[in-house]
Parts: sequence; structure tokens; C-alpha cells
Amino acid sequence: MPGPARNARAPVKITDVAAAAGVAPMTVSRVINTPDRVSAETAARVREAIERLGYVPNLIAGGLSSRRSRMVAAIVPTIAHPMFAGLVQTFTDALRQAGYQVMLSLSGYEEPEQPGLIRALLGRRPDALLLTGADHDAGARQMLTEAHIPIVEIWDVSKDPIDMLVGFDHTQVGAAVAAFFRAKGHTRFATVSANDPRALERTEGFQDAALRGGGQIIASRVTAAPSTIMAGRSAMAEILPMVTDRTALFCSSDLLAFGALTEARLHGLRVPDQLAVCGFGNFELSGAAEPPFTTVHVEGAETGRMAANFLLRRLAGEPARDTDRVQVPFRILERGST
Amino acid sequence: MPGPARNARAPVKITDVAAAAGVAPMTVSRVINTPDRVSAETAARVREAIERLGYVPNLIAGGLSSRRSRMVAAIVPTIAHPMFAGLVQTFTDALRQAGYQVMLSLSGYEEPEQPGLIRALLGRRPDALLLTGADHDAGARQMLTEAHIPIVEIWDVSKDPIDMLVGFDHTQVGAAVAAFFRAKGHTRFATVSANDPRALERTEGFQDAALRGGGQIIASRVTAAPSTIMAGRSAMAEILPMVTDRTALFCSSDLLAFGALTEARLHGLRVPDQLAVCGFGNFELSGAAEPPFTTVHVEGAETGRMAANFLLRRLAGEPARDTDRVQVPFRILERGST
DNA sequence: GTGAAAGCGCTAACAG
DNA sequence: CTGTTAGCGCTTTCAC
Repeated sequence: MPGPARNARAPVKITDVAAAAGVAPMTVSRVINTPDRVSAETAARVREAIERLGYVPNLIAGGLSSRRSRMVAAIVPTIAHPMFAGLVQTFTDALRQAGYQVMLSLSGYEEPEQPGLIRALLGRRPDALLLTGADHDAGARQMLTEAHIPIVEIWDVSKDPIDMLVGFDHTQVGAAVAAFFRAKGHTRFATVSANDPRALERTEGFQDAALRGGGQIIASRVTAAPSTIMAGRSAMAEILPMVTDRTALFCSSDLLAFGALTEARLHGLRVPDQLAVCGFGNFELSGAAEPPFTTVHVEGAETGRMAANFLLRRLAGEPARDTDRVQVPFRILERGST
Repeated sequence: MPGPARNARAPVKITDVAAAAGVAPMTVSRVINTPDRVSAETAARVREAIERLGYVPNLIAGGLSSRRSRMVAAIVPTIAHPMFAGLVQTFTDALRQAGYQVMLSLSGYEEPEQPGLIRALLGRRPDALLLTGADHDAGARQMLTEAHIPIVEIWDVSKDPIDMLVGFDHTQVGAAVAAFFRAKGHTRFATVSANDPRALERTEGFQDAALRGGGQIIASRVTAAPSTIMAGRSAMAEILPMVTDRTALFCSSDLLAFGALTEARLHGLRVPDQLAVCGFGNFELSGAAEPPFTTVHVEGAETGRMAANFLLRRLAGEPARDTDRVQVPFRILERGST
């Protein structure tokens, strides 16, 4: 009994389902996309056919026709950084719940391969875009604006955002940490920073504020991005000879801070008497290590959620508004290291 | 001077470029995809027009027509885990270099929302797929095989892989750690494991081997996935009273191990004399903490690279072969905690 | 080396 | 509530 050619290599398409259910292709489309506009019986019959044939709608074709890809592209430097990992998680979750798929791209810290990357992403016609704070060159910026899609930039408060923004001022973070140290009577400061634009901004903000307050910078080290514990240890080892008196150290990441603390203790430095240390990021490590150390907390997860909501609001048709540019608050969590 | 309508909201398409360059659309397509088949002069003229108009080819349309999306979908449980973060990085890099974009999906550890997720991904017609070890139900498995695309499963050696495989046997890892401890004369064992399938497999492998070797399990704790340092500390705090004699602890992750060690030292336990600890993952923390602790190293980055190469080979037209299923080696890195 | 015709599989828009 | 028509923007295929 031959029966109908099962397992035909040709994938089943909407016309196959329509034929099987005895309806027009458009009706199948409606059952999938706007079930309310189809009678219950018809819908049931169509669904049965979809199930039986194992139909998986071709979203590529649908997207071309409807001019909506139901896809959002996101560019972040890395996901090795807990902050970005968390941010991407919440961003992705929020969008998936709304029926959007996220196309993630990792740009790295090194070469700003933005132009090619942005081009490749835009070619897939995402309905919206998330960018991690970066100074886009003129060409990239033009492509971005001509795409006519909602764009949210995160992580940094750009002077001149393309569209929406969820970030904070890294210089201010550094300044706040300097003020925190000064309030504790510190006058000798040191920094260890990863060599990435935002980390350097925080470090400069710290140094400027420290100097303006009459303090002195006794040492500063810049390590390769992304940050590692080992880099923190090495930097601390180099700085050690300069720590001849009570010193306050700001690290651009909790990983560096943990490394610095580890190395400092190994050499018998008393924390926080001789060396006070503040990190950045509030990674789990900063609170779970023994003893816990002081750090700057920034709402990474919340940033992802807000960015997603901004995009979704626009995708739902709402117009741009003033409140589309927000500062994410940060705060210093004081723990045993200061 | 009005000039041609600049900034027209309609995005520029291939016909616009063709008209501007005085050629047929097909020629523009060739300049982009198969430049060798176009004369140098024509190509130059077309490229100038592309540049001037800011043309970004619509890959959705191209994909529909060519039936190749130049996109690879990947499903991993999380990227908060350094192993997966690294794996995703190398996988993504390798594919991007070959001109493929990776569409990443995070499935989480909790509810296996596989069916819906797989359906959504397959709807975008990826050219290939990466799956993180999971037992797919019959429906998912059918969709997967009927997609007729290369699939690589990672992280776990499935009994019955769908197609290609790059993983290792988690039970064997646990057994190897037990053997390692036994060789050091241990007879009392304990475990702390995250509640995820693979972690539990490693833990069971450890316990079985330990018992078979005549040892005894004095305590075992299961914590929520994903692992955290704090969970390791809490679990250790619970286990402490049972550590009345020389004990060997296996943690399903370095995060748990670090937490356990931190807590144990805080309570004055001597490591490794009273308590020996082995983690899993070789996160930077295990080697950079002071003192460093013993762990199991698995080549995460290499797994991502191999998975990518497997897929690329198939995408290049090569047939399936025996060597498409490989075991990733693992090894125990002995450090101060054992 | 270049062009013309014919779709890819779906949905918007309009009828009925 | 359901169907018909006409594309979406590209590439395949076949001519020239």
C-alpha cells in the first residue's frame, strides 16, 4: 500500500497544509497569526493538519512579506563579563516573552569592527537594535539612522544618542568613589583599570576628583581587557612598593579588585588600614568572598529589562518621548575592604 | 535645486542600485556574491553606486530565494557559566569568519521549553544548529531530523545523538575524581551539586565510584542551578558537623568549591588535611584564588571551535562520517586543596 | 560577461 | 469569516 509520499524531502509549506485542511493558504496564515479571525471549527481542522504534517512556518518568507522580522539584534562587547551576561539574559527573556527572537553579536573590546558587523546585522532587517555604548563613526551612524528602526544604546551616556538610551556616566562613578574615599580621610590614591573605553572613563573620573580634592595619585596601572583576577594580582604586585603609607585603590572591575586584595594580603598588607580597595560591578564574588569587599553596584539586569521595554513600546507603535533616555542609578556598597 | 528625493523613507533596494549603475539587478547581485564573474569596470561602477546610495542588501529576501539563511542557531542553557560563555565566544567567532551569523538562544535550566524554542528557531530556517546536551522528546526530535540541516550536540555524550556530537561523559568525570581521591587514601566522601542534569550525573558518577571503592558518602547536598559561591558556602555550613574526620569533597562547579573552601577555612578546617576539595570547570577563580584549588578542566573553548568546524564542514558539502562524534578530553588539575 | 523571466513561501489589501 | 490577487527583494535558471 504505497500511500502518499511520506518523508518527501521537500519541506511542507503553507499550501500543503491548506490543501490538507481544505482551505485557502490565507486561512492557514490566519490560524497561526490571528486566530480570533477564524471560526473555531476551521481553526481546529487547520491545526490538525499542521500537527499531522509537522508544518513549521517559514518565518523568512513571512518576514519578507510582512516586512517585520520579529527579530531584534543586540551588540555587546562580551558575555564573559557577568554584568553583560546578566543584562543579555534579562533583555532576551523580556523580548522572547513578546515574541521576538534576539540575534546576539559579540563585538569584542579590541578592534571596533562596527561597520561590517552593523551592516551584517542590518541586512537581516531586525525590527529593533540594542547597541552597547560606542562612538559610532559617521558611516555607521548613517546606516543606523537610515534603517528607521528603534535603537537603544546602553551602558554609557553618549553625548549624542542615536535614539533611546539606558546608561550611566562612568566619569561620575569614578568621582563618586573618590568622594567616598575622601570622606574617610584618604589622600593617597591608586588605580588599576582594564584597557576598555568605559573602564578608563571611570578611572579618569576617579583620578580627576581625587586630585581636585587635594589628593595624590601614587600609582596607576592599565591591564588588557577583559579584566581577570590574575591581572589584578600582577598589577598589585607592581604597585606594592609604592604603598608605603595608607592608600586607597580603585579597580575598574571586581575581578581586578579581588586579585589586588588577594595579592595584598599575601604580602601582609592590612586591609583596610594600610590599603583600602573598591571594585566595580558587584559581581557575586565581591559579596561572597571572605571578607567581602566594597564595590560599586549598577543595575545590569534592570538595564536589560528597561532596554527591552523601551524597544517593545516603540515596536507597539508608541512615539518617541523624552523619557526614552534614562540614567541607571549606581551606588557604592560599603563592605570590609574600606 | 530639488534634486532626486533624498532621504526617501523607502529603503534602497537592488533595483535602485542597478538603475543607478546602469546594469541589471542580477549584475548587482553578482558583484556582491560572486565578484569573479563580473568585469572589473562593471564591478567598480556598481560598487560606487552601492556606496553612494548606502545600499544594505536584504538578507531576508536573499535567503528566501537562495534557501540559505547564512545563519546558525545555537541553544545553550545559560551564558552566566564561564564555560558556556567561552564556548559560545569561540563558536560564534569561528562561524562569523566563515560568513555565518549565530542566533543564540538561552534555554535556562528549569523548564525544558524545548519544543516551542526549537520550533521558533527552525522557523527561521537556520542552515545549521547547535544543541546543548538534552534529551529531546519525540516531537522535538522529529522536527529536528525533518529540518534536514547539520546538527551538532555538545556538552554531553548522548546515547543516541541526532547527528554530530562533541561532548564528554559526565559520569566518567565523577568517577575519575573519586579515583583521584582514593589514590590519596581517602575513604570518607561528600558532594555538593547544582540541580542540573549534567551536574547530577557527575555527582552520581563520583558517588558510585566512591562506594564501589569501599568508601562512604558522609554527606551530599543539592543546590539550585545555576551554581553560586554563596550556595557553596551554605552547603558547606550544613555539612561541617559531619566532617569529623578526614574528608574529600567533590563540588559540581568551581563556584561551589570556592564557596565551600571559603566557609571551611572560616570555621578553622585545615585544607587539605581535614578537608580536601575538588571543583569542576577550571574557572579562572580556581587558579587565581589564594591558595589555588584542585579542579577538573574541560576544553570549553575547544568544544566551541570543534562544533563550529563540524558544522562548517557539512555546510561546505562534505558528507557525514564516523569522526563526527568525538569525546572532549578532561583532566584533573591538582592544586593546593587536595 | 550580462540580462530576462520566474519564482522562493508567505502576508497585505481588498473582495465577497 | 474566508478567498483572491499581487507582491515583499532577492537569486536561480536559462538565454544571449
